[in-house]
Formats: sequence, C-alpha cells, structure tokens
Amino acid sequence: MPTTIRDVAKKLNISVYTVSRALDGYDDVAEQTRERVIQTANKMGYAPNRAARQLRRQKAETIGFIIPSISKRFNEPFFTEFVSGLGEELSSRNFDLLVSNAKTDDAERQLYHRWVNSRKVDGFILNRIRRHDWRVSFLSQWGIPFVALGKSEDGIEYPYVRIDAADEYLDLVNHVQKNGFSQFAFIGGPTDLVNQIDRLKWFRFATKKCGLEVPRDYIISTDMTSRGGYEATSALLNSRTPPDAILCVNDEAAFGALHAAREHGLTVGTDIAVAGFDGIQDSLHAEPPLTTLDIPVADIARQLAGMLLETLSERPLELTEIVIRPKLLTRASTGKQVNRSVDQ
Amino acid sequence: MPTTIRDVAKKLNISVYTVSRALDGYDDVAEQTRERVIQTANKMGYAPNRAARQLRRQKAETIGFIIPSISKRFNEPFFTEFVSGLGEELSSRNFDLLVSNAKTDDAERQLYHRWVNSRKVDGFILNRIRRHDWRVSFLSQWGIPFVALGKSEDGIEYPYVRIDAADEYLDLVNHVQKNGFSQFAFIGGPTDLVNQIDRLKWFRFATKKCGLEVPRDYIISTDMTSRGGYEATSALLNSRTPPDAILCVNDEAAFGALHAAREHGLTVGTDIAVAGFDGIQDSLHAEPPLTTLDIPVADIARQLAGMLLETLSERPLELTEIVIRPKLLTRASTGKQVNRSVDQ
DNA sequence: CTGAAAGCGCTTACAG
DNA sequence: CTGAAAGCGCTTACAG
Repeated sequence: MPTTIRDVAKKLNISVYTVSRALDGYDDVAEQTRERVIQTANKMGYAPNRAARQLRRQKAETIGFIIPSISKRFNEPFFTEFVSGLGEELSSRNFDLLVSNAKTDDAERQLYHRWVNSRKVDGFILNRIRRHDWRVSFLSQWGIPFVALGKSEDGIEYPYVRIDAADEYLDLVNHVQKNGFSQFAFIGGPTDLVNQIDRLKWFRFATKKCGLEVPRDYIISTDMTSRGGYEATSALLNSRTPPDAILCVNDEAAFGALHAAREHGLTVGTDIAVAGFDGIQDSLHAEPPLTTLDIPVADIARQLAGMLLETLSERPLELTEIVIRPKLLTRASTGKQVNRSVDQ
Repeated sequence: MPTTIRDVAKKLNISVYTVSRALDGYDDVAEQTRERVIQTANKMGYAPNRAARQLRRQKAETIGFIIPSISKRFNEPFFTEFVSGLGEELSSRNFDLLVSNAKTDDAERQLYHRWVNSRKVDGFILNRIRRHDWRVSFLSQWGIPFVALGKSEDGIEYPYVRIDAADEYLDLVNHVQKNGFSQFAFIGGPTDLVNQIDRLKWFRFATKKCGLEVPRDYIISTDMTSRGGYEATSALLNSRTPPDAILCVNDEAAFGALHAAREHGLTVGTDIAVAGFDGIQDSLHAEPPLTTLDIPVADIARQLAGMLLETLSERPLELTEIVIRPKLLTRASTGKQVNRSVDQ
C-alpha cells in the first residue's frame, strides 16, 4: 500500500488541496505549511500516483521514440547514443522516455497509432526522416507534437535539427585527395532518406569542386549496416576498375568497408582510403582508426528533447531550426599524414 | 479529443460496461454484440486511455530497467542487445518498457524509489548483480516483483537467470594452451560483481586443471570498458614478465586488450592470445576476430521478461532458475588453428 | 490562505 | 446478458 496524498493530509490534519499545492510549489500556501508538508511527504515516502495525475492533467509526461523499422539493428551505436541523450534530458526534466522498436513498417504504424490513441505519450521524437515521411503527415494531421532530426519535404512545418556538412565534406575530400587517392566511391543508404540525400549531395559537390570524376556505378545504395558496407565494398573491389577512396554514409557501413578491404589484401590508409560519418565512439577503436565527420549525437538528441518540451510547454518556441556542423576527424584510415590530431 | 469508451457506447446505444467487457474478450457479452463493438471501436480509432485503466486496475503494465550506474557507457553493446530483447518480449505481451540510466549510485537509488513510489512500474529487471546488492534487498523489502541476471548472496529468493561456463572455460583454456600459450592473465571487473566472481572462479579452476601457474599480479580488476582493458593490458605488457594469453571478463575489455597488444607491436594470435566473454556482435568484426564465450544476450533478456510477467500474473512460477551455458567461439585472436569454424 | 467537491476515463461488483 | 453507479488518486475551479 503506497502512501497517497490523503495519508499525508490526514497526518498533518490539513486538506489534500493544501498538500497538493504545497508540493507543486504554488505560492498560495503559507511558507511554514509548505515546509511541513514537504518534510512529512518525504518522510512518508510519498510520490504522486502517476496514473492519477496523468488522468487528471490529461498529460502523459512521457515522450515516445520509436526506432524506425528501416534500421535492422536495434543496437546500432548511433541509436544507443541518441537514446542516451534523450533519456538524460528528459529524466532531468521529470519526463519519461518510452522506447520501442518495430520490425516492419506496419508494426511501426500500429505503434504510433496505439501510443497516440491511448494517450501514452505527449509527443514524439523522430529520426531517419525520409523525403516523404508518413510519420510527419500522420502526426501533424492528428495534432500530436513532434520534433525531428531532419526535415522532410512534405511541406509541413515542425521544429527540427539538421546537419550541414557541405564545407566539412569538401575538407574531407580535399584531405583524402592530398593523401594521394583519386578514384572516389560513395557507399550510401536508402535513396529516400534525407540523410542519404544530403550526404550524397555534399559528396557530389565536393568531388566536383576537387575536379574528380565519379563513375555512375561508384555510387551504391545500401542499408547502412556494416554488412551492407562490406558487400558494397567487396563488389567495388572486384570490379575491373576498383576505386581507391571509399566514403561511406555512416560509420557502420565504413566498418564493413574496412573489413572488406582487409580481406581483399589491401592496407587501409595506404592502398585505399576509407571514411565514415557520425563519429560514433567505436570509430576510434577501428583498425585502422576511422576518419569520420563527427556529429555530437547525444547532444543533438538532448537538444531535440529540449525543443519538444518547449513546444509542449505552450511557451512560444523561438528557434524552430537548429543547424549542426560536424567536425572532421582525420585518422589513419585515410592516409598517413594525420594533421589534426586533437582526438580524445 | 480522442475517442473514449463512452463515445463508442453512445454510438452503439449500449452501456460502457458492455463495450469494456466486449473489448476485453469476456464471454458475458453476446457474440454478435462483441463483433459490433470491436468493429465500431476500430473504426472510431478507440484505444483505452492508459492512465485511466492503470488507475483503476492499480497496475502500470510497465516494466522498469535501470542501467546500473556502475557501467560508464549507456551504449555498451551488451546493454543494447539486452534492452532490445526486453523490449521485444514485453511489447509482444502488451507491456511497456521504461528505461533509464543513472550516473551515480545516489541517482540510481532515487530512480528506483521514484518509480516504486509513483507506481510507474509493476516490476524490475536487474542486471550486473553484486554479491551484496542493495537493489535486491530494497525491492524485496518493498514487495516489488523483480527478476535478475545473476543471483546475489543476500539470502533473498527471487527468479533469476545465471550463466554456468565452468566446462566451457576449461575448453577455452585448453584451446589456448594447445595453441602454444602458457602465461595466462585475467582482466576482470569490479570485485563485488557476481559476473566477475564467477568468471574469475572458472578461470582459476581451468588454469589449475591445465597445470598452469597464475601469478597474483596477473589478475587485474578493471571497470570492464575497452579503456580499462587497454590500460590493464598495457601495464601487463610493460611488466618484466609479460603474459602471452589474456582472458578478459567481457568482450569490451578484450577490445581494449587487442588495441594495447597491437600498439605494443605484438601480432595477436601469434605472439599473444586474447579472448573475451559475451559474444557481442562486434567480436566477429574485431581485428583479428575475437575468440569469446558466446551467451545469447537478447534471448536471456527475453526469458527474464517472461519470468517477470509470469510472476506478476499470479500464476505460480514453476521455474525459478534458468541456467545458460555459453558457446565457445574460437577465432583468430587465440591462434591460427581455428577448428570450430561454425560462425555466423 | 484553506476546505469540500467535482471529475479525468476507465473497470467491475451489484442489481436486474 | 445488460445498465447505473462507485471509485481508483489525483488536481483545481469554487466558496469561504
């Protein structure tokens, strides 16, 4: 039998109203009374029943994050860093984080529906935004607040964080080229992913600017897993004219590329250059350490959570767009001359 | 304005009771009525308000998992596989999973208290059990159901899963010895961790059985991170009489050991053997691939979730202990003669 | 500043 | 088989 607000009130011989107001810090309770209430509540181990409060306030004080079915592995390092950031920010603001993963697109839709209909969450954080994204249309149609990492092209306004790596991608291509590599290939993700579209755009822009020619079949679409990166790289290396620089849409794919290159008897950094994107922790421990464009994943997640809470709070949200620029981390996987060595 | 049970009842001109009973599948509603109720409810997009149901039923239908503060990284692969398994099992049974992580021991205690007092969860899943574990005493004292991976020595009964790797550890030591290594060291975890205690015990038992002498300072306690493994291995290799076989308490520490060995100019598998424990996915992609004792982490998590739900269901739980035996995966990190090559 | 009372949306004994 | 009613534990207009 957990303590209820009634127990606390009875103990102090005051009304439940006073207890409630005192604990929520309203100023219509005498200072002295509040003190006594807080002390007694703590001593009795009282915490408001969540369900009752939610029912009454018509708020769940919970945020949902559903790992898109598009990603095969729940445990992609990217997601764990992301979830970690969300969890930190939310719990520090007394919100809960409900996480789930869907195997299929259908299951994913059902999850959104269920969480929306049963009022389990007050809002959602989205990720892996697609150019046309049913989640965006669905949520905005139902009037459910959400924020996202990436902007869809559905013509719907919402607060978001986006990454701009145009300049840094140019730096990367320059760096790799200076290290003696010239046949650039790009191992990308699903073609409708905003991430993929942006990163490929930067790749094209940078290689063009550097006077590099990129054959059509040097641009490959994968599922962004290390297996995908492995298979794409194997195929490239087995072609008649293999590339000598492989830039990947994310670090996971790049790990697979490293593996394939080694298996092919190539020394990464000398015979071939490989680079990733995201800057997940393991990129530093890869063999050889992976050059990557580092984005502060957990920090982005924290900012997204903050944006969403502000949206919910009814206070006007000033900033509706946050732009993040990555940091180029040059490591051994793209050549010997490592100049910027400021690494953790 | 989401649809309520009242809306559905009004639409059909029946009482809310009938709607409620029909949707929950009780047999005191006419078949024909039930059909109509279900159809209408679906059409109207009705889902029971979670908070109301919880308040009435006095159940949260939610399970809590708090990542122990003892682990520095939220995103240890072990945890993500574990959480993934929990999530799958629970969501398939219509339960939610509430996950959080605590930075400090104090914050961890507070989280447990808060979730217990505010009835946010019906039970907990525990992990990284210590020999004397306040979580075990606390939860059992409050009568909160829980299950755990590992058995504490507090003399408290609870359903748990434990790992028994005595035989397999012997196989591992045999295998490494046969490959020509003889100076065994053990890189372990915090000394009060049940995991650590068991694994060290198996290590001692196996090395003794194989007639190997293990100096006192060859057994090191770390925080089980790759950094910890790296530092411990560096120290060992810089000692006057370095070991040539390093068995680690988990794969993460082993990754650090690989790194340190390479940095020391050693070829892993030839000059030195390294092995891990857990069999996380990345162990296969390490350079060289890591020999490890593979335990089915996600599967264990699924079983734990199942055990807990059974405990909550009031049906008697028959099985109160599940024993898991790991599978030895011999790979290149412990020598060239890889015999059992059945790898995914 | 404080108290008595209504109501959030369900579920379920209690009558019929 | 169905309906009217109570109550889970809160929060908050409404009186005083």
